[in-house]
Amino acid sequence: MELDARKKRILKAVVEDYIQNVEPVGSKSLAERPGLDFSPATLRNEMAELTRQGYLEQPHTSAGRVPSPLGYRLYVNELMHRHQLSLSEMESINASLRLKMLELDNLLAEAGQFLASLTQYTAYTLAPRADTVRIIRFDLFAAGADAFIIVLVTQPAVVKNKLCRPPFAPEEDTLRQLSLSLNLYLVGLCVSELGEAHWEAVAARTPDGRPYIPFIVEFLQETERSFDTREVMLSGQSHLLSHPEYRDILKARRLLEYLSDRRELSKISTPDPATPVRFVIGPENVNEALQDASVIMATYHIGDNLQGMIGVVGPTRMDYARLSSHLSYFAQRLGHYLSGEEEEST
Amino acid sequence: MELDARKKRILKAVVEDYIQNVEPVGSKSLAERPGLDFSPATLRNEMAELTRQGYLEQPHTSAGRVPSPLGYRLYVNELMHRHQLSLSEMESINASLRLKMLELDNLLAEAGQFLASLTQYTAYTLAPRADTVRIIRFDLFAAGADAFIIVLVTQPAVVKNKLCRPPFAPEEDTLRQLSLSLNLYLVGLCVSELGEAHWEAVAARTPDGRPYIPFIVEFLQETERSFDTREVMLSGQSHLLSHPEYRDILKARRLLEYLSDRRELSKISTPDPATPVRFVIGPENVNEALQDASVIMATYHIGDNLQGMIGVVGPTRMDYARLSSHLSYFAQRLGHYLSGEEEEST
DNA sequence: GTTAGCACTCTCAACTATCGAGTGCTAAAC
DNA sequence: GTTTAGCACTCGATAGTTGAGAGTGCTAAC
Repeated sequence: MELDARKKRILKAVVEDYIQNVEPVGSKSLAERPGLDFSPATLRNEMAELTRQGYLEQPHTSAGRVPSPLGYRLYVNELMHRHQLSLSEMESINASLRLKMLELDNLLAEAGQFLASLTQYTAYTLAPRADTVRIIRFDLFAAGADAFIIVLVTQPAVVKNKLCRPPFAPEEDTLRQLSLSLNLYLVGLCVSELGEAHWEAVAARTPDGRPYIPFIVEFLQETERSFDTREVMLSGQSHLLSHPEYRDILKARRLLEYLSDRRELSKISTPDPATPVRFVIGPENVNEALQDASVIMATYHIGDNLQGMIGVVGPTRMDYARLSSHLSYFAQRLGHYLSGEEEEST
Repeated sequence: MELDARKKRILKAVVEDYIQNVEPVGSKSLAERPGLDFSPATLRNEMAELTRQGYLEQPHTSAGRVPSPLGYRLYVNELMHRHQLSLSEMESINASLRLKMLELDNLLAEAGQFLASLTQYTAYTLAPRADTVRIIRFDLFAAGADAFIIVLVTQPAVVKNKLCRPPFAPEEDTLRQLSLSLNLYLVGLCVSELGEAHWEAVAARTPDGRPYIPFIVEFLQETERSFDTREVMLSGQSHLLSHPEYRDILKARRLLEYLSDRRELSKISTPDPATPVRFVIGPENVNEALQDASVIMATYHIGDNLQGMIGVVGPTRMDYARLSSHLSYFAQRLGHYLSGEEEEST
């Protein structure tokens, strides 16, 4: 059942009024909005209709109306028009990214913090998934008498490392040889593709290196695991408490607890090249802790086939229009910088 | 003015009762505590005295007593006896550390999370200060056609890296030569000791490498800066909300906001080898946001002269006895693992 | 020195009354 | 036929009242 143009205008006004004032909006105050030249009575009739159709809700009989999740959904799909970022906003986003180290972990952590302070919402960032991460280079060397360090460079620019303490004394020479073999046989492969055959090949070329291999295998496994969980960064938790809907401590705590489990966040964020900005509104979330929260997320691209995500979390009543613009621009710029593309004028 | 033994016993009982029940403790309920065989009236007299001396406070005339900051201070200094960690607690601390990568950043982040879940308080970790960090090894190599990567290993086991995009095409050969020179001249030095002379020596030995040097200098500067701020990790923010004293959202938010500024945390945490566990109680904190919060922190040691910190933050009413044991054991084990010492029986 | 008794204080929770914003419906106006 | 004014009604929020209970300090007895 399609809504006529006037109903849509009214719904839009209700959503935007509620987003701003956080109080159920009544017919009278709505009538005072510029651009809505109807009497309160007319608005009452229309709002009653919208309530019957499920786009609005009434906290109780004699209160104003509040958008329902369905109402928000219609709003983000059809009604809202993109907020235009100001030049200074764009400039500050660019500046926040430009000066950072280009290492992925750090950049994502700092990008998350910046995103949180930009939007004044709780924000998170998700590194690209591991199964598309390619090995670019290995480096092994001794560190002290009884340890050696593995450094692994992957595409995109991620460097992982580990200090290993084998039960034997590492030999500089062997490590150098082993590095060569690893680079020879493994560069260009995805971590997930590696199998027994690869290790056999490495060991065949560098027999002395055999005892080191278990450490390297374990390191790669850790690396892969870490992409599932550790690479989620959460920032701006305190912003959550600034929303009146989280005056109820218990609700706030439950949500914060949920968010602090990085696995959960990574579960709900699957990059999708087709929809650059995705909205998940209230009960559309499967998880209980998110029932009355909304998540807005955007996919960023590194190169052609690597995708990560950034997002913000807040109450169902979020400033969808502003946030979606912020997120999509931020994601786009983040992708550019991570891909190492040259700066262009925007 | 010294307190007599009985007053001390009563103060100790009040503190411990209040820590447990979070409600002003009255003479009657105190008299029911085993080990305190006085009538309520006697206790009333003593408590009135303690109040006059500033160790207890009264929220209002007809309520029980609450320890004052001074009372807590006396408690942690003299009265509390260390909580004895159970074997299973020690074992779980060891297990949480044993399986992790030995890279400092990751380990500290995960240690913080574990500490938060162990203590059920908001926890933070601080990496050792940069001015005592020594260069162990440099590694430079090309990444793609227009970029190169710097990897820096320091003592203790920290590996930093950066992807640089110079305005010229990096040459494998030059990078290899430059690596050699850097290792030759800079290994063993502290980052803060480096000066113009060192770079001149490097450039003299590797003239082709000269254009790369500004990138390396900048990288080292970033590294040093990052030790001041980025290396503070905060975890378990949601635990803060579980304390009844933060039912007031505004208070909770202010504290969380304060804590999310990593510079602030690093400012209040100066390692001190002399006092393994330090307590900062309520108004002893200079910062306003911490006026009614307490911080317990412990110093961990890497090798002989490197110190970092771990800590927990909560309301003035904290379980000081339990937390101080947890923190001191945790700090001790963390130091061991980071120093790469062999496991010993404890 | 310790304890029982007692009048007093002050918070908290429950209850009540009142207020007002907002509604839906009906009938008049456009 | 659509829009608007009028009106009785609903129901949450707010403020004021009251009683119960916990805890106190003081005094007098043990």
